[in-house]
Amino acid sequence: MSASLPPFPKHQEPTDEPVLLELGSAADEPCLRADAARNRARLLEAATLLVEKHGAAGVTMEAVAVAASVGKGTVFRRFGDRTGLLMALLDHSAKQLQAAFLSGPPPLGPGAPPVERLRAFGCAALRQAVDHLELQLAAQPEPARRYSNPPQRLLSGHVGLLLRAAVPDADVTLLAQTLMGYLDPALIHHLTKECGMPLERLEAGWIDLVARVTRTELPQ
Amino acid sequence: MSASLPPFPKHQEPTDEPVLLELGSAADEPCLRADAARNRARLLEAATLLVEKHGAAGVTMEAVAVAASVGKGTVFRRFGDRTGLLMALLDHSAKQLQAAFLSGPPPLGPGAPPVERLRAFGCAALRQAVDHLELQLAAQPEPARRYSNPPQRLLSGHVGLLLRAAVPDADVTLLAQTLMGYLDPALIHHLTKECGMPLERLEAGWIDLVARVTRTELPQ
DNA sequence: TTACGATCCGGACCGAGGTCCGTTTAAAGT
DNA sequence: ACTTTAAACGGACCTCGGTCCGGATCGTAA
Repeated sequence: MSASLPPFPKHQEPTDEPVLLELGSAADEPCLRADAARNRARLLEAATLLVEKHGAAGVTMEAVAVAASVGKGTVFRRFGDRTGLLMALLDHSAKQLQAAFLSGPPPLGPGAPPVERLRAFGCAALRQAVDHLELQLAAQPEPARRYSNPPQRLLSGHVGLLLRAAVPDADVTLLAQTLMGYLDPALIHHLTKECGMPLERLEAGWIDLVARVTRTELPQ
Repeated sequence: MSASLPPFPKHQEPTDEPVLLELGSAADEPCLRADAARNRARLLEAATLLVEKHGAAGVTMEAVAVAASVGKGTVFRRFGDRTGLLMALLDHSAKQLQAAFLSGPPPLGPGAPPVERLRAFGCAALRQAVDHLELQLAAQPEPARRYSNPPQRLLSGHVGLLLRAAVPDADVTLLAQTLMGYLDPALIHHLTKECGMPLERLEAGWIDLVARVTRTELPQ
């Protein structure tokens, strides 16, 4: 169905979000003990301060511990590892983006046709990435886990759903990962900082990419 | 020119390779002193052995040094850092792929139409990545340099050239990076090892992706 | 209030990557 | 052969991420 190119494929969003909601949005903090919660807050605050003062590279696990007047072990118990701590720092803006495309107003949120949402999503993600580029780079997990972490899966899952609606008979998973690749912080860093491309060009590139990928006429 | 969809855009390859040839293929070894060359060989041999015996994770700089009966400092002076050593281990197959698409027989090498070369390139790269997945993963530099290293630039440069021939009026650089993203070892690892996709599906995905990206009808 | 178990804390400890610098040595010049 | 010098060597040393475990603390049930 909907294999031609007229207006839009109806843009159904009945079962659009359900699968995603449980994927890591909320309810993942298991209610800490009082002292633990206090220390967590102090650690995040200390880390934030360190980022401002010495950049992401200055966020040493021990430095954070000291700055928060806390043992080093505590940092690891709370955040698992360094990338965990860094991702916690990015958590706020990440949740914000999630909320925007899961339940915010169109064109990002439900209500707009899929391709349009896709376009909006990319631009929003692009902007958010540029804003926190340094942290985002530093928070990148080791390659083997880069695609396994919950936030990443949530994003690519969402892109997958939009794609399924737009190009129903394609390998949506693969396409989604390809699109997500365009939003990789490392790539964005390379293009903007090393190649000097302006954000606008990246946005235009995304729009174009979505258009190409989304096209439904059969190849060859 | 060549903005419609007939056969192929003539597939000119006059100025096809020149820019690339100087980009890291050869002449990057500055003629070592005798002892240095000897140690380099011993180190590579030792590293290869360690990989076979304990996997990529077993390739510790000190372990390699010891196994080669060499000081630790020597390893670093020769290879810069760990990823340098690992990339040196991958160098042989990398050069092989380069040679294949730079001067090998079609469809990979010059002589075939661009899109066809593009398809062949992806499949070849895919297979090569799958073969050395573990090393390739371990050899991944820190995010900020992932797109800066010479081999990577050579590959994306080549894809860019093929794309320019296939879709002359697109932002070929961005498209090339997008396609290269599909070949990212981390992604391939995720899809094959964690999602259980067979190589064939990835290849089909690449073919499809090339077809979509390569389409030259104007969007909307 | 007391007692108790689960949770948390802290910092000593470890391994690995990376740096430094005094010493050695290959190879070009005399 | 002898000097010279730039390159290579080696391993002590530093930093930092991550682990471990004995002891302190919180929350709760009696």
